[in-house]
Amino acid sequence: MLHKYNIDIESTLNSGQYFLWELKNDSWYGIYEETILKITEKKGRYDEPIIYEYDSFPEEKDWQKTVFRYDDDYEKIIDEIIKKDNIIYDAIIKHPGLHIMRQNPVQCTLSFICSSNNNIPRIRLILRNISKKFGKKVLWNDMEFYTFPSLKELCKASPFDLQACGLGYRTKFVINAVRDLSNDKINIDKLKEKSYDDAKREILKLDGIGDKIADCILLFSCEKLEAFPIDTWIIKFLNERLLQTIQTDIKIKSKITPNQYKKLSKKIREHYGKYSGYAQQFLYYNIRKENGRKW
DNA sequence: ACCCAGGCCCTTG
DNA sequence: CAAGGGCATGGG
Repeated sequence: MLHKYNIDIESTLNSGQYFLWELKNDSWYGIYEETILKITEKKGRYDEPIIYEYDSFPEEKDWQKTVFRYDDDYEKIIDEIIKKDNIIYDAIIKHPGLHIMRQNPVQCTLSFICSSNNNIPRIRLILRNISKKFGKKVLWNDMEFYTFPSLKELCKASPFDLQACGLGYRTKFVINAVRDLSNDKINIDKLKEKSYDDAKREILKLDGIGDKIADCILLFSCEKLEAFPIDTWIIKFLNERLLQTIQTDIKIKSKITPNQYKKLSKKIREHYGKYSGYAQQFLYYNIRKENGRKW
């Protein structure tokens, strides 16, 4: 059941980690920077495991191994975190096959800058608008797609045109991030070689990025599987159930200060271990499901 | 019309 | 340190 290739596409693509995916004509299409990814379910016999067909434009052989992190030892990771407590046990049992995805670091960074104080459908909308306005049009399978713009393309974007994508007050965050990423004030591709703490210190220098968004970027695009993003849903859940489980005397309200974030993050990462990020994704997905959230 | 959203920044106490 | 207000925008 928990074999790594037995992936649950629905929960994986649709769990608030990677926003540029959409279902068209029974196939999922995703944008990975300049590449269009395609996933189609192959109908087998009812008792056979679901098989997916992977394609892309331009053609990238076996892209799914990279994007779905098939290089991780999924079974071992699940085995390790599932034993930590009965809350994570339930979360994993309910949604086996949920994977962390590996994203392009620039796309991921800009995506999560758009995520602050925002809802998921609107994050998608903004990113699609940005792609349409600044990316390249691609015709494939008689459909139109837009690539996610490169830093070079985004350097030419005016504040006015970005604002028109629906970014609101985040417009200046994007402008400043594009500037700092392209003149190498932050070399985002080097973050994966640094430790979690060093990489986090670096990414926090970007305007509009605090603890939570930094952890998302590190987890989803910089190989930091120990990163455990603490968002409003996780905080609610910490108060209701998780705080007693991880046995801490830290007291929190509905919002937490940077200092509290740091303490909580450390405590949680000690509890779930070096694959805390996987644990977070299972917990997050479950909390939202239990609350009947649409994506 | 209203409330809210995978937060962050800035100012005060 | 913690607490609180402001923020642009459109989905529900």
